[in-house]
Amino acid sequence: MSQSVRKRRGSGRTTLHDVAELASVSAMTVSRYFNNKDSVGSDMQERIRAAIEQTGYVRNVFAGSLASARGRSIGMVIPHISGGVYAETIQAVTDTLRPFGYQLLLASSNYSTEEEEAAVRAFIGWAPAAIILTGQKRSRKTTELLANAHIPVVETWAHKARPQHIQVGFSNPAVGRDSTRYLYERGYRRIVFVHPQRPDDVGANDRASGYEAAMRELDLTPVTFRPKSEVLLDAGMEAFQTLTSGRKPAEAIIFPNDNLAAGALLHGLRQKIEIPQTCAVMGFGDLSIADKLVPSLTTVRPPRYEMGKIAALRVIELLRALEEDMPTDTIERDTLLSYEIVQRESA
Amino acid sequence: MSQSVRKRRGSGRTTLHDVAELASVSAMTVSRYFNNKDSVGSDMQERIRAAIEQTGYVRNVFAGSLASARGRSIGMVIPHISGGVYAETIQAVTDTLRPFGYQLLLASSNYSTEEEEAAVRAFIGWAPAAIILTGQKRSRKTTELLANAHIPVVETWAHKARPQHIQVGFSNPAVGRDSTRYLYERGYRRIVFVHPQRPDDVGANDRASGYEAAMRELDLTPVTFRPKSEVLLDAGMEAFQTLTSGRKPAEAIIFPNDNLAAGALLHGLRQKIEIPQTCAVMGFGDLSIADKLVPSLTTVRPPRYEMGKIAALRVIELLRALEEDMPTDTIERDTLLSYEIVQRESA
DNA sequence: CTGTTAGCGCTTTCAC
DNA sequence: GTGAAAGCGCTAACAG
Repeated sequence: MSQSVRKRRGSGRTTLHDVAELASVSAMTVSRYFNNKDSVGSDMQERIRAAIEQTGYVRNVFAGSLASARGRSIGMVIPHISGGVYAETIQAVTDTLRPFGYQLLLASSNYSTEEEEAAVRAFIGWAPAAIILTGQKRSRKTTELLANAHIPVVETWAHKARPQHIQVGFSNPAVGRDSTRYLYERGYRRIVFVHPQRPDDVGANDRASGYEAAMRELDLTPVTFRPKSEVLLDAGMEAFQTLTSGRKPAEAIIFPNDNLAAGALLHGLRQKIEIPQTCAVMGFGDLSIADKLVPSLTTVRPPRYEMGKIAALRVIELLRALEEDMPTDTIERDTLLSYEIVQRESA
Repeated sequence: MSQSVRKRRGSGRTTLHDVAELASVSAMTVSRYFNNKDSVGSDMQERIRAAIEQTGYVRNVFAGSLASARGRSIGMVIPHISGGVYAETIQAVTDTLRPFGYQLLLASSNYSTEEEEAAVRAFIGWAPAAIILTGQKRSRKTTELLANAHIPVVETWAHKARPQHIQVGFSNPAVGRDSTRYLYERGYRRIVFVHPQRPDDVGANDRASGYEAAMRELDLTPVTFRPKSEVLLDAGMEAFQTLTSGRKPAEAIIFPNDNLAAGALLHGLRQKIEIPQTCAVMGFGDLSIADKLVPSLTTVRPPRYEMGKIAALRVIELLRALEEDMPTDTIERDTLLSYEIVQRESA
């Protein structure tokens, strides 16, 4: 047998052909076995299974994806890894995706459109089957990259009036409006909205808009405050301290998230400022600590897990439809989920 | 020109050849440009750059990885996404890896050896350049998979006496021992250690061992408690409530992590149990909320960011050495990092 | 239900 | 410094 002069190292790993040889079938049959076990005869199934077991074979994702021009991953960009806000959504996405064999590619944008762009660019090279984005501001280049990729894009967390892609989210302006009305109904009038430190936190900005609209509807003057501190808890403390002192102290404060609100509560506790008597506090997110704080935190619970789950389901539906050349217009493109005001002690 | 009868769809995306054609160079030159800009002439560099810009070309990772048998990803398995404990380590890894162009593949094991095995198995198919694990218990199959993959493995968070791989971590038994001694020195005698709900939380178990050893050295009887609740904060409350009541209440409690300790503190606050007068509380982790709680939480700060950073650096060093056929025995295989007892009000 | 052949898009190897 | 050819490991397309 003449051997080619050119030699390449190869990875040394077990390949499909090794398995096929061991099972005395063709490579194609083994490939079919992986994609749909029942498309091969039962005797072969058993032989293949044994050969895989014996060799410890693991499919090479690269070769498969290259050949089929279909990635086995889903890219997801979130604003931030820590903070715990997105953890449940990520968990939901991985839970939902797992049975379908997709690997999650995760990147955080740090609330920056530039970093989001970099993440999307990196993803594209991985030919993800789809991309899930959390509703941040988007750079033009990112939009372009997404469009050129010709893959399903699902946006979650924010619900936009004019979505560019499939979206699964809740209305941030409505949260802002309802929080404001909730406080109004409980008798508070001097209601202040605290901005997040991240100016690009679109969700919080939208909640601010809702707050402002509601205040005007109620014939009240919207007042907002933007803390200087970059640290979440410190920012909450700073806001609470500033807004409860002075000549016309706030009667109630809406914080952009539970972390800031927790800072306020802990500050109140330490300074012996009575909440909600002196000043009511309302958060957003319903983090696990919210009902444990003293006083417990009145907040808004977004559908964190549900958003991830439905976003992932949309992705699966879309991919299946595209794969089978089915029409995609029966797939829901715009899912508005509800949130819940969780009434506790702080407001 | 005769066209092949067999046709495959192709992904439709811009390829290296498209760029090469536009720049009037060979594909190989463009490939070289990506791997090392200065290995091609400066005039070509400019033409290639322009062609890439114009086409919006993004390299196909699959084709490249398949051809070179070298993945462009690093797999990382952590016990849990939420909780905030590992977020900083993940951040450190991504920060450190980014300039080298590696994509992070992240999976959580949910503190389960089976899920860890599934994650590692999934990773292998992606031919990661290396794998970073957090020190959990490992199944035999996982060890086998890792060995067969022939790639660098770095373990972090836990520091083991007989490490199987390169490790970067701190000593959990030492943390348990030092926490115990710290409390002893401050006059506490009836010191109880609370177990985490996850029996597979190896780190916490090791801290428990350290605690037990220290107690015996001090001629005290080790007492441990295992809460029934699965919810972190609730488990802390449960432990605190149980251990401070009864005939011989605990004088000090060491919690396996700050979440449980926070639950205890908040319970004390609500029930008006004075901490540390009635019972001292010590945590582990130094989460951002630790110094904001009332009373502020005495805890232990592990080198969260540092571990991720050094683990990633080890990976980079190893990969570089392997790539250039350098000896790898100059690379530090065992890095023991220090932690810090953060003294605050609760103990 | 199973096998054969070609080729996905890139990089390795060799040649100039 | 640059190019041509071969092939990484798998799957689409076609044939039986």
